[in-house]
Amino acid sequence: MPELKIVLTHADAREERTVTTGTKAWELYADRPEVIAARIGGTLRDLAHELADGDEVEAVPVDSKDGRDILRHSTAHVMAQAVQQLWPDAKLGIGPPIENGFYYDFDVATPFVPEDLDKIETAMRKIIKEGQRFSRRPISDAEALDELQDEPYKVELIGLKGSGHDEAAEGASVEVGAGELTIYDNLRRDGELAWKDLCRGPHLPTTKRIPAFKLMRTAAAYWRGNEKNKQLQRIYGTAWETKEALAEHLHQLEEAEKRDHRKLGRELDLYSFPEELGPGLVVFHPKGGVIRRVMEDYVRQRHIEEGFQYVSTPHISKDGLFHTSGHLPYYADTMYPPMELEGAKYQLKAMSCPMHNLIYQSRGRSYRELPLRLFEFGGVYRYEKSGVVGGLTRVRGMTRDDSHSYVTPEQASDEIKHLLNFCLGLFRDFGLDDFYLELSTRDDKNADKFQGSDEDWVTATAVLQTAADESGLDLVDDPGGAAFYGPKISIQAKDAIGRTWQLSTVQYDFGQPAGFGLEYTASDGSHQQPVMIHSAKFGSIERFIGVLVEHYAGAFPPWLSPVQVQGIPIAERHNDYLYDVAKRMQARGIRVEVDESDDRMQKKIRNAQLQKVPFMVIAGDRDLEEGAVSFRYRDGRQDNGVPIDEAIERVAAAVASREQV
RNA sequence: GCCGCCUUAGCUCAGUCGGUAGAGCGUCUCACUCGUAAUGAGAAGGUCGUCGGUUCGAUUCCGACAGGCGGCUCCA
Repeated sequence: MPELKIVLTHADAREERTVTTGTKAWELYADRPEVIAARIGGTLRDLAHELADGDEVEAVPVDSKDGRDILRHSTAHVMAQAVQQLWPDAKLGIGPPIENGFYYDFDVATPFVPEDLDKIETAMRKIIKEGQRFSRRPISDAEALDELQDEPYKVELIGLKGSGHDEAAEGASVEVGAGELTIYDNLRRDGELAWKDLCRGPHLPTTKRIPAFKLMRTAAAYWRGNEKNKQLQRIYGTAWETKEALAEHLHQLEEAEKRDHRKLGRELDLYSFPEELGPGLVVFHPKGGVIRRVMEDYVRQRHIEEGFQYVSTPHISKDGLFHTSGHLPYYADTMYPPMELEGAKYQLKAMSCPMHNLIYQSRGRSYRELPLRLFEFGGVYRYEKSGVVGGLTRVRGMTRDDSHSYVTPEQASDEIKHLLNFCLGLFRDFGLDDFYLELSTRDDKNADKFQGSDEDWVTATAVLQTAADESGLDLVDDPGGAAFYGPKISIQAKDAIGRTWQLSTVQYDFGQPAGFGLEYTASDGSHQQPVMIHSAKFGSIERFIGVLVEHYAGAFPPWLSPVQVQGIPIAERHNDYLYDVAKRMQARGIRVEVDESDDRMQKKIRNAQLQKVPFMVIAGDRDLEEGAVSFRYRDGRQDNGVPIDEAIERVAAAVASREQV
């Protein structure tokens, strides 16, 4: 019998093996039920894939990243089959795996409602129980077009295949790969065709290999991600390698809900969103005000240390300024409509840069002044679409730590490195570590959204990329995400449910200096145009607070805590003693409150815990005698008989170091 | 802006198959002065998001609008 030599690889081990011709991948892993696919020569394949001489084969277990993607993508197929069973007229969009799950888009006459999910789940369980085999079948483009003529969206994808992939929607690459088209048939045990879908694969061997799944929610989504296209109905689901893993995932979602900054903002009395103000407009209560104040003090001081000059500009301006800056043609949709008075149109500002340009322009500038760095807390207003406003992370009225560096073209790179370093230091000080950097560039397909010449864009993008490279920073590409006036590097951080939000941003702008005719006198006496680097470290203070609240689940490090120390008298006769302690703490700048309510001390401790106050100092008769306090931490640890001076030092040290406790 | 869902006391939530409502927490008052996550008693508090329609009667059914939530598009 003819033989093949193959190599089994796992981690860094390699094992040569000889098998008979015609051996399928699954035969290598017959004793490993967790293996659901194989990586052969670097490509993911079904277990039914036939091995060839010289193949390097690696097992793909279901609990690996690739394994879960395959499991989830196969579950998406099962869901689509169930949907077409229940709604025979439903047309298929795309159905890729995503982080923690999958979705599938459908064109259906009426949107799905939550109860539909139950019906679909029931149908899916039946399909899983049937143990349908996923069977791969290569097909020519012409045959595919014929076979799928009732699936207009699939037909469209086939048509796109030749035209380059970036044309296709996000996720569509799971349908049509770079090479030949394939269809996956779902076959019942008797070989009868249950369902089929255009798909690259690979898939699970059979539907039986789906141990645990749940449909999460429905939503509408534009076909191929374009607002001008029809909205399809999307169903999101999740699938896991075991019931326990699914339960754990659902548990984590519940935990994440408890960290929601909107919920915590209410519980901790930090801020609210009064309906009377309108959507996206927030009021900070005294405790939220403390956090803001500490953040503002911090960032103002840091800007001054980094060479910025603190300035101030109004919230409103005649519209001509925003025409000069280019915002009105390019950004008009996001600006509040003008107020007309005295024959002029006044606009609320959506950004401070045009006003900083006026400060720059207020007199002649010498190259000796550059980099010239201006900074302010800019209260700006953006008319965000109603469907996107929410919480602190997307508001209509916000405060930006708006700063602008005016530099010579030669200084731009160093200034960008300086600013990136500044941003990263700030993230460190605030204890944020789950973030990544993104490079947002112009997208040729929407060239009309961006001003300036190709050369300008190439230069600006290269300066940013090089500055990041030289700082040893990795950038994730974000094509089309640039501002209209230039590319940017931003820092993206996650909220509790995994959505990413842009916080810091560093933007290279060649457009506004031209628009405003900004100049400096160079050493040779000539007049030159500066480059403007926009930057914001928090981004918006509101959004940053939202992310911080979720990051810490409301249990802020002491330096940010609205109340740093809660004084808890055991009985009323201990109040005065604690007020004395509090007075001494206040003299050290510590934010301390004494709970003089007539609650029992257990209740006072409970309340302080629920308010997530980092330190409690408790005093009763014993403490009075010793001139001490009982020092309790947020996590329940406690040291009794701590002398007052030491207690004060402990708090002061924790605040000064910005450490979490 | 688009799609779906949600809206009952300050908060969390019951409830009325159409006959105008309850609980816990919180608030206020009184008593208790207590050693590590909820002391007890009493009181106040809601035109059931708003406006319209159907109905003898609407918090309940229908519609529009507003606000919120999750997506999509967009964005700090």
